[in-house]
Parts: sequence; structure tokens; C-alpha cells
Amino acid sequence: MPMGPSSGAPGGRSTADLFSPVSVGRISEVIVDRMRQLIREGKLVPGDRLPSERSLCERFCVSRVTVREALRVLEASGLIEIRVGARGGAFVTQPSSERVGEGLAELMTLTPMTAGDVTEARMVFELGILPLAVERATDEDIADLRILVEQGMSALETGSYTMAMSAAFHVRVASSTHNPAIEMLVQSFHGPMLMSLQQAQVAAPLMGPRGAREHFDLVEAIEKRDAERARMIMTLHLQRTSDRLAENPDSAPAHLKAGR
Amino acid sequence: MPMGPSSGAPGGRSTADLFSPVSVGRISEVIVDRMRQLIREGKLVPGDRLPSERSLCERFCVSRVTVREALRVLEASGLIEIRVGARGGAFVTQPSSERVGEGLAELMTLTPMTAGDVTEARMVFELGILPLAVERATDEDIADLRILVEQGMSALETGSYTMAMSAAFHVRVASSTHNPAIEMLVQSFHGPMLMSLQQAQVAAPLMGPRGAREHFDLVEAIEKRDAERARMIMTLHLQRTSDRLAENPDSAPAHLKAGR
DNA sequence: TAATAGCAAATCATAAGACCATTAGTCGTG
DNA sequence: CACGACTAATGGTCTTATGATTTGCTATTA
Repeated sequence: MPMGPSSGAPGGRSTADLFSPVSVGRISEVIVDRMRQLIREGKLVPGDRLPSERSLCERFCVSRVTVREALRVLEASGLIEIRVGARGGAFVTQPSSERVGEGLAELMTLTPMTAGDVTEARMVFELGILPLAVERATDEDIADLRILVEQGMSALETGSYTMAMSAAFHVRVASSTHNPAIEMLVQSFHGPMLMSLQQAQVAAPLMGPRGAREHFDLVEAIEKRDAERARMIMTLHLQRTSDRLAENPDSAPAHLKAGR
Repeated sequence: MPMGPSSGAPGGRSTADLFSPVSVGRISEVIVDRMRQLIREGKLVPGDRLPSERSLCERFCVSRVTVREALRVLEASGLIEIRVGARGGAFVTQPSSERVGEGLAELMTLTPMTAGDVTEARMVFELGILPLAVERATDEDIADLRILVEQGMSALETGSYTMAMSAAFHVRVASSTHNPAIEMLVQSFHGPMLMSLQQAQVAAPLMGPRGAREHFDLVEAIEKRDAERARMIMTLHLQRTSDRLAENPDSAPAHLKAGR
């Protein structure tokens, strides 16, 4: 019996299984999958430290190169973070929407897509979730929003308003829907995208006293469960942002700018 | 002049620049950035083949290990694809929304997020873009949609309807907005996410004759620029899908399932 | 002639061993 | 107690070798 681990004539079953490839792709890829699975199953939770490269070599019976390539991939996937030095190693990271946002941002730089396109998509989404936010916002949500509005206003006075603060507000509105998927998407929108597009220089003009006022009014509308009014305010608010972007030369095709 | 490439006393400028760290992080990371930039600038376009690993070693004056780690990262980022054998090597890939979708799907498996959450987000977005699609759809868009509907109907009769076909229809609707960002997002939704969640086994029940009819009606509404009617149809359509999902035990928390 | 087996080259995949750089902890000395 | 030197752990990189896979060519043979 020249072929096949188990005895018996080869006619018994489909040849498709018997002559399947003996090795499946890269070893490092197998290791990556194993790690992924461990993380998914919760056997590895954020903060955990993986064994050292050399330990992993022994456990998997592979060379360090292979282990390192697997770690590189996991790192690029945002699943682990690697620190050097004593007590260093690979640590499981907290899952975050940043990675999605990064992928989104990168796609934007590679694809014929303008800032206007993105703003429009954002508008559709943020307007669409408003009714949900209005309906579901708890007292705690509203209190948080009020705090953010106040912080924004005082920051405006001292001229220290940043895009991050605006993003925080919009994300908090999204999280008032109590739908993690929605929150994550909005976060992905704001995170690296707008951040990289226009840094501090246009943050202030983008957010004048009027913008702050709109934030304030929006919270009030949410509190009063006035979806229609909330929608109106947000429409204006986003529309103005969009217009500012249109004036701004930086709003040119995103893939011409963006240096990370 | 012991330090600094340009002559002159060190007092001329901030010492911060002069005594900056001599090496910044990983070499492989530098290579990754260089490659990324080349691709962004269009010096490397999809289909192009990168030099072989050994050539890159010489060009960058680094070892093969380093080059390989860079290639792994680029591959994990979805920027290149690596083939082995003669005429193999690293090839620049067509940018696609798949990567974003993957990241999204992975986040879903790692985060406390139910299929219901995702469906809700999807509903918000797909409903929100409908007015844009209705307004902007060209004759070509509508013709394409009709073809997809017909294909779906005949597939239903032969029992060969797949999730992919449903996804294709919804994505085509999204692309009728002529906004790449929107198209990409919808694609990200449908791509790996729903695909992995419920494979073929639930595709058919999810898409009965009624679903096909709704697709048909939706196209008609778009053609007649009847945003209100389109919205109603889509609402029902998605709602039904959502309900089916809720009945289905597979709709349990996404992070408990999903094996890729 | 045409199909097939065999061979060679290009290329990625992996291994093993060595050395350097960075970091945290420890221990000694003032 | 404070500060600096030493040590051990760990990732980062290099070098050299070998294996595996794919393509294309070539020679053999029916």
C-alpha cells in the first residue's frame, strides 16, 4: 500500500480527500490562526502577555523567524502590541475601532474618494442614528453630553478646541443609541480620518461659537425626545461643516494628501 | 565638527533635533512605510510586481528577514499578495473594501456585539442612502439593478440563491449613489460579515419569493424617483431580514460564533 | 508529431546560530 | 537614601543553509 495512512483499497471513498495537499500554506499563517482563535475564545484577554519568541519557538517546534512573522501579522492586525526590553514581549491589546478606522483611512488614500464623499456618508449615518439616540438616551447619556458641551465651550474660549473634542461629542451621541456597532462605526469615521485630513489648523474655524451652540441645542433636543428638532440641528451642523470643508483647499481628493 | 551633518556651532538651533534618536524603531517598519508611500503615490500600481526578496535586501541594505517581515505586514494590510515559485514574488493588489470589512468583522467577533446590533446599523445606513440613490441613479444603474433582480429570481427557482447575490444587489443600490465612500461601507457590511455569520444554509430561507419581489419593487421605485415608496419597501425588506435573523439561533452574540 | 517525463532556474519558506540594543530589576557604594 | 554599575530577559537584526514550489524548457518516446 504505497499511499494513504490507513490500510484498504483506495476505491472506498472520494479521491478528493485522499490526495489533498499535504501541507497547507505557511506555517506562520497557522500560528496566526491559532493565536486568533485563542483570543476569540477568550483564552487570551487584553493585557495578557504571550510567551517570549523563544518559548513560542519551542512550543510550536518552529524557528524564530516563523514565530516572528506570525507576530508581525498579529501586530499589523492590531491584535497584539510588542514591547522590547526586559519584561517586554507580545501583549494582547484591547480591541478598538481604530483599526477599522485605519483601514478605512488607508482605503481612502488608495481610492478615488474625496473628503466630500466621506462627509456625505458620515452625514447619512449620523443623521440616521439620531432617532435611535433620541429614543434611547438615558439620563447618564445626557449628563455626559452636557459635560462634553461645557468642556467644548470653555476650550473654545481659551482657543484650545481640537478635532478630538468634536469627535468625542459625536461619538458620545452615537453611543447613546446603545448599539456597539453604531458606536464603532461613528468612531471609525472620526478617528484617524478627519484627524489626518485636517489637523489643528482648521479645527478652530470648523468649530466656532455657533458650532458649540448647535451642540448645546442638540443635547437639549435629545433630552426632550424631539427627534425632528434634533434632526434639524444636526443637519445644519453637519452641513456647515461640509461647506467649510468644501471651501478649504484641503478638501481636495483625499488620496492626494494624507501622510500618516 | 564632531556632530551634525552641516557645519556650524551647535548653538544655532534646538538641541532636540541634533540629538534625536539615531534609529527610529524597526527597520522593517521603515520599509513598510516606504512601500506604502510608493503605492500611494502611484509609483506602484495594482498588478505591479515588487523586486524579489533578495533584490530588496540589496536595495535596502538589510537582511532577508527584515524584508520578509515588511512583506508580511504589507500582506496583512492587504496591499500586496505573495506568490511562490518561479515568476512569483510580491504583487500589488487592487485596493478593495474587503480589508475594511475584515477588520470590521474581526472587531465584531472580539467585541460584545450581536447580529441584531449590526443589522440595525446596516438598516440605518441603507435606508439613509436611499434618497441619494433615488435621486442620482442613472439609466445604467437601473438597468444593472434589473439584471441583478432577474438573476436572483431565476436563481431562486433553481434553489441556487446565495447570500452573495443578495449582497451584490444591495451593494449595487449603494453604488447608485455614486459615492465611493458609501459604496465601500455597504460593501464592508455585506462582505465577510453576513457571509460568515450565516452561510448558504440560511440564505434561501432569508430570501424567499417575497424578498425577490421586494427587490423588484425597489428598483421600480428608484426608477420612478419615488423616494418615499423606496424607503417603505426597503424598510420592510430589511425588517423582515432582521426578524428572520432574530428567530434564527445563529443570531446569538456574534463573538461566540464566527470561525473564519 | 504530440504527449509526457525530467531537468533547471527562480523564488519564497523555514531553520539554526550568533550578536546587538533596550529595558527592568538588583545590588553595591558613596 | 541616592545613584550608578551590573545582570538577565527580550526583541531586533544578520548570516548562512536547505527545502519546497512553480514555471519553462528540453529531450525522450509512443
